Amino acid sequence: MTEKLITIREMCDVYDVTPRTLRFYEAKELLFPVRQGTRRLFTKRDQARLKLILRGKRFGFSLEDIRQLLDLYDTSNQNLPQMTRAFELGQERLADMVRQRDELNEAIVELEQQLEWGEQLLGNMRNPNSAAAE
Amino acid sequence: MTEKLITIREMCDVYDVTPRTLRFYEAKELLFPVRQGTRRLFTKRDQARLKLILRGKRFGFSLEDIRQLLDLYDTSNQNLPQMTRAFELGQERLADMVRQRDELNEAIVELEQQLEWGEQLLGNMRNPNSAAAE
DNA sequence: CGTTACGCTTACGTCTGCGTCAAGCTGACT
DNA sequence: AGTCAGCTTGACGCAGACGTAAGCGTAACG
Repeated sequence: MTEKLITIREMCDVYDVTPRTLRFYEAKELLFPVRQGTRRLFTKRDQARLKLILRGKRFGFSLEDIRQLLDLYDTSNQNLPQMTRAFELGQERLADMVRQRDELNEAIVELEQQLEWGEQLLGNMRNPNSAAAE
Repeated sequence: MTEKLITIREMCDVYDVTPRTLRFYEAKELLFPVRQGTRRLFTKRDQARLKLILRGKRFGFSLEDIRQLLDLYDTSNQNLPQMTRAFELGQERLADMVRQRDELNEAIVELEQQLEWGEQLLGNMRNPNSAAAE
């Protein structure tokens, strides 16, 4: 069962990143492409990891944070204390994410209100013939 | 009605930032402390702005983005084209935040599932006398 | 009145997350 | 064989967001 390996170019096209980015992630040990000669070939595992990396980034996690989290998703990890640590890390992240979501919801409501207010204000400024301040 | 002004140290203690950070924000025109001699004194307005700055940062917005947005919350702004611009910017940010929240919700669900899975796995690893793999 | 504490400015240092050459190697056409 | 695209490894560059150290002013305390 020969696994499906894809080139760096294909990776870039599919996930909309640059080669530099992929090499950088490899250097930081976030990805582990195999080699055919000197050239990189990315496995399914790399692709799954890249998806998680990109998502993590959107949430503002650092690459180093993400690297640690990735171990959690990694089935190949059979070491108990390490697994436990990753599990704890995951729980912390989860808590972070929940907190962030809640805060985000608050901020969204506030911003919506501000925008509504601002819209009215703009309306009055552009056309001052309303039932405005006496 | 003398407004309550607080020193840089008090600001730091209350909002858990360094003096360097506050000076930096002033240099970037995000805060406008008044001076007593050479020393900075922060107004209520500065404090409100700082709260928004810190929150914006937690959502991954740049200081420059935040600076623009702050005008929206700022009553003192009476300039029509500037207000309009700030309003548009606010709408974009709002869309960003909504998207971010939705994605975050997805990720939370996934991470919860992963953690559940991981918890079971850890249980089995620690105590292998279950109805596990034959 | 000395010293300790805090604040100010100026300026260079650092870390992250890549961008951007430079220089060389390969493999595939032609 | 030539050459051209595409890959490789360095190595340096850069913007954002501060950290940190140097050198100075000042205010309060014992």
